Amino acid sequence: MEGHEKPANHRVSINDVAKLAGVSVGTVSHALNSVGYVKQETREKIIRAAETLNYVPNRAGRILKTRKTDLIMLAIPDTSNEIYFGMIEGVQKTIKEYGYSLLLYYTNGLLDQELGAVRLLQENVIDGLILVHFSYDKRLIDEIIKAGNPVVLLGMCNHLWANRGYPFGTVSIDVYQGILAVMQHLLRIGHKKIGYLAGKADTEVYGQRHQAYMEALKSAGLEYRQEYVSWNDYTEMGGYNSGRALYRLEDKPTAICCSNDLQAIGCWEAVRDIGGCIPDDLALTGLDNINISRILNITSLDMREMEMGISAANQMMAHLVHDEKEYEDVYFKPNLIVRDSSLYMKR
Amino acid sequence: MEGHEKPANHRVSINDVAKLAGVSVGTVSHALNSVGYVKQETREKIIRAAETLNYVPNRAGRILKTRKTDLIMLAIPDTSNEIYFGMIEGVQKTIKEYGYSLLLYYTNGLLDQELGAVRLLQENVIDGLILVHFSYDKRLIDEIIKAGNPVVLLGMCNHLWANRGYPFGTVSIDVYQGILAVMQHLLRIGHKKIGYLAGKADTEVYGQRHQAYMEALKSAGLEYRQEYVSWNDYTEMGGYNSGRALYRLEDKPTAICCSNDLQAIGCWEAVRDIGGCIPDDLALTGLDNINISRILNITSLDMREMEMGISAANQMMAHLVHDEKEYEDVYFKPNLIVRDSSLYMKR
DNA sequence: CTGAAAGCGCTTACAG
DNA sequence: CTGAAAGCGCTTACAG
Repeated sequence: MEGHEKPANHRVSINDVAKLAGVSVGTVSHALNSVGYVKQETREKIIRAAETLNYVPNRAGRILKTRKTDLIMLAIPDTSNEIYFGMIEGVQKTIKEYGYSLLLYYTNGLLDQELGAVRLLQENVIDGLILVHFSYDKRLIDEIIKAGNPVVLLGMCNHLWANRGYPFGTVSIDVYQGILAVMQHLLRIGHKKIGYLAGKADTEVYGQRHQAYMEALKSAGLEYRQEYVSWNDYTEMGGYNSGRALYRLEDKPTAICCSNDLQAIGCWEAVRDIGGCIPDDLALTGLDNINISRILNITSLDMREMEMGISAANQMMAHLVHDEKEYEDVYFKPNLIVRDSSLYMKR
Repeated sequence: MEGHEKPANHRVSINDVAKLAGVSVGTVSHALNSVGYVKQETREKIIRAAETLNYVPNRAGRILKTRKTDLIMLAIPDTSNEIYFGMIEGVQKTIKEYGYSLLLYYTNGLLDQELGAVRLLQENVIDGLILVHFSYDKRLIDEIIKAGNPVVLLGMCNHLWANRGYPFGTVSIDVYQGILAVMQHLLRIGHKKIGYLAGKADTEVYGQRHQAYMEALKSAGLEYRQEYVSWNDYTEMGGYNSGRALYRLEDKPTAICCSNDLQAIGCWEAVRDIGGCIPDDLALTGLDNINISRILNITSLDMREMEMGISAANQMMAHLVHDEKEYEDVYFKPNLIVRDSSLYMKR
């Protein structure tokens, strides 16, 4: 220890500065925050005193008085899904321009933890909450109503809650339209036997995607074949197993539409391991447009996550900074990104 | 609007609860926090009152009094690098067990923003700071010393600062040893012409890796060939360009060691686009062991980021919860993960 | 078992 | 231009 000791435990407060500068605390506050009039000479004396003492204001005092924390929380299900990075970045850079900082929170997609995030809003730990939620539970609405501070929900199925006059905004991406676009692309290049990796049964999100798959088949006049649809846990491993099963069918599909990219990547690996060639033996599409899809040249849907984050943050800022009172429901449409994996159909 | 109005703007405080329950605020505090003795009957009356009023305590009041925020900040350079996810998860789950929440902050690898994170510590917005830093600037040390609250630094070159008695802990990964291990592996399977994608010149982190590459060559008795070493901006695109250049040399290397995975992936794409085969035409190794490397079967170094996060968080908890006063310098050694891309050398 | 009171560190009308 | 004072919402000895 070469004398790099931490300072004594008495934190220096605004009182200490006032005493040293020989003025009142009100004047110190004015000088340091540049509000109201302070004589130049006094100001300098105060700044010198603050520097001498290494004074740093304690935020809790300010928050208690002003009721503003300058903190926005973004609550996301987990850290390992690339789809959230764009959202984080979009929110972060938007709120930063208004002097807010970002507080991240992980819900693991569980209602209890989503409620935990709302609780922090109620406790005034944060000024606003942007919540990427999986749950569509009445309790979530109830607690948000109690909070009083602004909330924006970011989700995939927000049509369920939109336009009901609830006191929160929603930003959603219309994945249903996305799956339709993917399917139309596959149909257009000539595929008639299209398999589907469906993801997790009994979830809003994957149920809706499956609906879109069915509608696309129907409006193309194709029959829905049970054996072409494989549910799994929407992971890479799930996609691997599902993909291998479909690819080994006697009468195998010529294309497989995956309800997310992780499954598509698993499927890609399965086909590679069996020795098949994409797209000659099988066309493949994903959804989410994560980095790996680009590298593996897998057709996918860009979910515009950065724009979603920016939109949510802007709505938040409208309430917090511009005193907006109404909430909006904003919809984005995914962009289809066609790549080698579904460039053509080999005849 | 179907009557889902936000409550009136008067937030209910502990005073309101006390009034409704007909007791003093001190008793309300005791009852709600389960501290000291409160008669069962009184407690119930208070809880009922709190529920009636939808009372939620305001954290700022508590923080001001207790000087504890229960918030740990993890400051990381950016959101788009997978290497940080494991750290986030490790920190998050460790501190959660002690009742702390995670606040994330982005520094963009800039000294100013790293100082910004330290500032929040000084302002008492958080109880402790875990900082993944790029800068090795004296000012950072100075401000940390001023802060008084615990700091743990997470970095690649912390040997520069370790063991000097500074008032912060460090957790590092010995990348130098990692590069040596990769090179020894390549040498062992017979490679003598080993190229190197060096990353960004003039940075501590990449300079050190380059040193390790040179030392490995030297101790194997091989000469350092300038034309086999390519510096770039350590991105996928940088790796693509550097990799293509080396692969197109008349006397091309039989293996390329990359100073991170992004470059390795870019190199993989370059070789693929030229029509080369890995590992038959070229052995390839990366560093960071990100997801894509696993999928592309690229040999890499597991940086044990989750363990690093857990270690940093544990050291933080030792100070905050167990009143530890000393700081430690912890080192991890990367794990070599050999995959197809360098499984053998074709003769 | 409960209440009265002090005080955490700020900001902000209000006087002067 | 500056000071005195109130008050934000809590917790915590200290009495009783």
